[in-house]
Amino acid sequence: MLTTEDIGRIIRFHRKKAGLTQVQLARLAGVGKTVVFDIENGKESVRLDTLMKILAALNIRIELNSPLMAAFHERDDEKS
Amino acid sequence: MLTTEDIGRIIRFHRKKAGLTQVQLARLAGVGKTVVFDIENGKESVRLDTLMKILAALNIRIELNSPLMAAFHERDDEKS
DNA sequence: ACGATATTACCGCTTTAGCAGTAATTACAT
DNA sequence: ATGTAATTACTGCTAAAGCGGTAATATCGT
Repeated sequence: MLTTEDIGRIIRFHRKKAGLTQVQLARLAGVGKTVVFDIENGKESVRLDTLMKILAALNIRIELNSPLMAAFHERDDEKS
Repeated sequence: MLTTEDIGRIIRFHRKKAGLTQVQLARLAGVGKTVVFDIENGKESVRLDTLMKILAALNIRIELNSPLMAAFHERDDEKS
């Protein structure tokens, strides 16, 4: 299971690889510096849109997975 | 890119497959019924922990992916 | 069509996330 | 060791997330 601490570590890793400080990343993502710090430290009660802005700024994509996801995507195919 | 609307659709699909109503899922996940409705309808400003409780209740796992994730996991290996 | 169940909408209320500003602490160069 | 930049910590404030309760729609089986 992916925890918020894992998410924080992943974001910090990507930020450093990108050569950004927390403040720079915050500006880039359009969020406050406080929440960048919070997320990197595994805060659970952050807002989803805030997290997604940061992930997008670092080119990290979210994926959901389960045994039912195949069936879900087949359902998408019907629409096309 | 995975949007919050996608997340909502995925959750609704899993909930129905599990034979649960929104209220039942809410109780199961330990959250309010309102937020289950909100998330299924793509609300962006939900809290991450709330979303994760619902995902856990439905056995859906979150994954983050990027070109740098391989390098990140190699870093984990050093610890073991 | 009817009744039962589920979903959606709206309501106050309480809690708190996010913010900028600032200060303190830590890390990292030279 | 000293100075510079980065991280962490704290604060007061505003906006809003989440909550249960209730009511209005919508959905579905029979």
